[in-house]
Amino acid sequence: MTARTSTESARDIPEATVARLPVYLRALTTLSEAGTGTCSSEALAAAAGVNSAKLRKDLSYLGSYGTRGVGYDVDYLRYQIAREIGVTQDWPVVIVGIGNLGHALANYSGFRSRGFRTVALLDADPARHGEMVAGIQVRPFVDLESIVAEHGVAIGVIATPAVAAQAVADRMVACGITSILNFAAGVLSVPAGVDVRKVDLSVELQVLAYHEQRKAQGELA
Amino acid sequence: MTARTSTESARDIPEATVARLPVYLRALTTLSEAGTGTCSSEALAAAAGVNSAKLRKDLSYLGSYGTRGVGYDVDYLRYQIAREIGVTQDWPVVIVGIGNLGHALANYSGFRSRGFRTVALLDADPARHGEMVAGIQVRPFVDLESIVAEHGVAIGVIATPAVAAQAVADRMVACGITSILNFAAGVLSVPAGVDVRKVDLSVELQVLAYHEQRKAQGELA
DNA sequence: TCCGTTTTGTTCTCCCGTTCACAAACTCCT
DNA sequence: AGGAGTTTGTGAACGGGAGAACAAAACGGA
Repeated sequence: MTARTSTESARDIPEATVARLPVYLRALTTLSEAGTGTCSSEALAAAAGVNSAKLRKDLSYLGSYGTRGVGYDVDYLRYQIAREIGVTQDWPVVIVGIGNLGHALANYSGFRSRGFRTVALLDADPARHGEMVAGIQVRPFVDLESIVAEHGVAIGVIATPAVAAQAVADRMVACGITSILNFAAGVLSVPAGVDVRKVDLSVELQVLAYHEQRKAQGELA
Repeated sequence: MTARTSTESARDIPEATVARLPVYLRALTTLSEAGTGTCSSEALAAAAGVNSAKLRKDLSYLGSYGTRGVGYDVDYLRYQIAREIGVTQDWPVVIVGIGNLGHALANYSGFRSRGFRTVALLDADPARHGEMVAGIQVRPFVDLESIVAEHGVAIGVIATPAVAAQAVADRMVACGITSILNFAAGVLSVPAGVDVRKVDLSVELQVLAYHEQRKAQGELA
């Protein structure tokens, strides 16, 4: 509203909004593929599973990309969100730990289709080296540094057992990786400036169990 | 919805706290295995990666299980949290969609060790039926109803492609499942009273990409 | 017993995120 | 051209969670 230079991306997008932008992006992609040219905040909010007021406020952090009385141009908004998130560019990614989960991640098509390119699969176990997974050869973990340097990797994925996770993270940070997606149990300690996001499968189930237990308790009342 | 009667367990634990209890539980287990008998909120908070004041407030929702001037008895607190979450009991779980991710989930030891027992692996693809995964035979999806009835399953995991997810969820709900962990992309629509938690791998990477992009922009300023 | 030390449980304040509600802005129809 | 109908963008109220700070409680030593 005040000083807002058009080139300046000094917009401070709230973290909660950032986490929803990918959801909107996916909903817009679905709409676009269905041939929808324009959509209202109400329709998009329904497709994304959120409140329409929240959606509009989220989008307002990016700019005014809608038209009052009309709605949003699906493809235009999709591009704007993609640009804001950064998925218009190509992100090389390294996956460390090629067990069951590493296999699944390497084969997950949702990464590549969103601008994430797996440039290497690494594992400390020599028995795995050379194995082909998703068209990529599994290489020794010690190759990390050269791979990061060669491809300019900024994002690393940890899919190792919990005991190895911290050591892997330390090495990643030392090699210059500044964003880590961690699937291993436990807390990772990294220096400031490095982002870590954690996905903990058993935590999710335990939260469900808590609510399930409460439902059961309520029934026998 | 049904009125929440006065017999409710009095404690209305905030959702944010519920999500952290499993983390504390894991930290306590680690401490216990290391032979630690007692720990302060400071120490436990460090192990769990949270602020100590937040930890104490979280625990205070469960009751007063600590001793001032001393700290918490590791095993006692561990049991209390486990009981509160509900992981002292056995939770039968069904996994639907035995692709790469389904394989990984079926083999994930973190489930079983926390009270979750995979009672069935289901897939719609007849080519997969009979295959043994993690010691369990893959069965047809249509067996869902009988399995849920037989084992009293309340929790279902969806690891199918996005297009099938809603149909699977509908069927799960129809069979009596009231908690769903969804790994498929897109929004699930379920009736009130059914809990859904969603894990979206590509969303996590996109959030990292956003921050990564901002770091890069800042550097060239 | 009494005092100093340690650590919990809790209160208070601040901040972030959600939601409501409405004016502004645009389209369409007459 | 003008009014009716839509839909966005945003100001404001509201609720919940995070963290600082402190009083209460327990222990240990003299």
